[in-house]
Amino acid sequence: MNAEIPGGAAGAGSGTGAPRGRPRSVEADRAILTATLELLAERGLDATSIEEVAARAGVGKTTIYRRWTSKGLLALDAFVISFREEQPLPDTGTLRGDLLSALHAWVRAVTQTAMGPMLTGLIAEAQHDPELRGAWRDRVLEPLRTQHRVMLDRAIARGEIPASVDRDVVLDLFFGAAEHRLLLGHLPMTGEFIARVVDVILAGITRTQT
Amino acid sequence: MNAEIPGGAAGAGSGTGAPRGRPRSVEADRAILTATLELLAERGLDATSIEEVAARAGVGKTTIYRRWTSKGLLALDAFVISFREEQPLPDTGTLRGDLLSALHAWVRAVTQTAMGPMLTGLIAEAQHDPELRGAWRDRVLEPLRTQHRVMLDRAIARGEIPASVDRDVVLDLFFGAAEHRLLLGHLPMTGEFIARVVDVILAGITRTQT
DNA sequence: CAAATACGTTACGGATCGTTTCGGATTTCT
DNA sequence: AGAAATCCGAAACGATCCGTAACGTATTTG
Repeated sequence: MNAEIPGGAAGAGSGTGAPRGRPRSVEADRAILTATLELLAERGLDATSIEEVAARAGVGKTTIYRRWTSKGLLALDAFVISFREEQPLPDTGTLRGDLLSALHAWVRAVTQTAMGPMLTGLIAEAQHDPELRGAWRDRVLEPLRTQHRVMLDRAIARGEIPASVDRDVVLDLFFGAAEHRLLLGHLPMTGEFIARVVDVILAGITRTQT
Repeated sequence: MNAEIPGGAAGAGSGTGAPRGRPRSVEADRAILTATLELLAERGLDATSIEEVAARAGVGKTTIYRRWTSKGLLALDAFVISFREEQPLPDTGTLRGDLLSALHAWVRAVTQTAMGPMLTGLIAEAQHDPELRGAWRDRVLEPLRTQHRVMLDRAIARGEIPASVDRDVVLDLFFGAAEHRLLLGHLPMTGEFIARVVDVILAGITRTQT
């Protein structure tokens, strides 16, 4: 979540156990995130206004602004909830198997669910909202990269690829190619595309690397 | 340009030589594009309004709307003029040299000039403007890809890489990795990054490919 | 009960959108 | 010369959404 620190008292830091006045409505949180998710799926981030979210959630605008400072951060919260669980860490025993499985899962998520438009909408919004850009890195990109680094490290431990591999570059190639096609839509993300991306990268790093 | 077809008569198709009424002011075109370029460099696409462009160019809003249907298409015209000439087709004699040179030119353009924010702003805008998305593909992406395909074809002709290489996938890896870092800013685009991207891709396709 | 905080409603001023209307300028066609 | 077509800049329009503020009410702690 992205809850603001309330006015005077707050959360865990203070010695006093409970904050002072009326607590935030948990149900409002839920209603807002549900409405956001619905509207994002229906019309996309750009075409969704805070006013609409408030109306559909049955809450006042104030209640939203009290919790989130921007539309993008609200959408990010709604997105992360759905996205996290769709990107498991594969463990097939070979790097090729892991990479294929991971890329398949990503492509499936962005092409067969509402995740695709949500993802592109958030990346677009992040281009003119530095705070969202940072939050995207912290809450989506880095967790995913960390997960995939594990796959590479296991491959190094198995001796499949040399330890000298620049894992960051590999991750950029891996996600970059797919994201590129998603954002610009010049070519479809077929199974063949997935296989060839993995093939080229694998062939590129299983040889001796500087 | 993106000029609309005027009301009744028009351009080259008609047998009649000249269109009927007062011709479009060439100076207005120039002033609008110059003002757009300035504002894009100063504040970015998102923070620039058509009204501002009109004010700075010293023309009426009508005059802009008569020529361009959206802010994005106007910005694209301004962008393309500057971008095209910064991306020459290298010919160093080796694929490695060509790829390094091309990626260096791209990175230089987006990190050392106003092209970077313009590019990210346009890609962002294209996420919720299908017409701009198509125009971006036609006027920026495909010309660049075509240019780079030449480099790959020359390498095939020289026998550096097999003819079976999936050139589209190579291009997606090549641009995707760089665009990924540009859009999310998680890591800098150093010379080392450039070199390693080219190394991995080259090593990945100089081997025998399916 | 008092203090503090959250709630939903309503209203506000401001920005920008894309369109329309206006009087005037410029060009071609008859 | 005059009519018709098109463009020009200026101004105004209704609409949407922004983010904030006021209000009276609800809920919780002390």
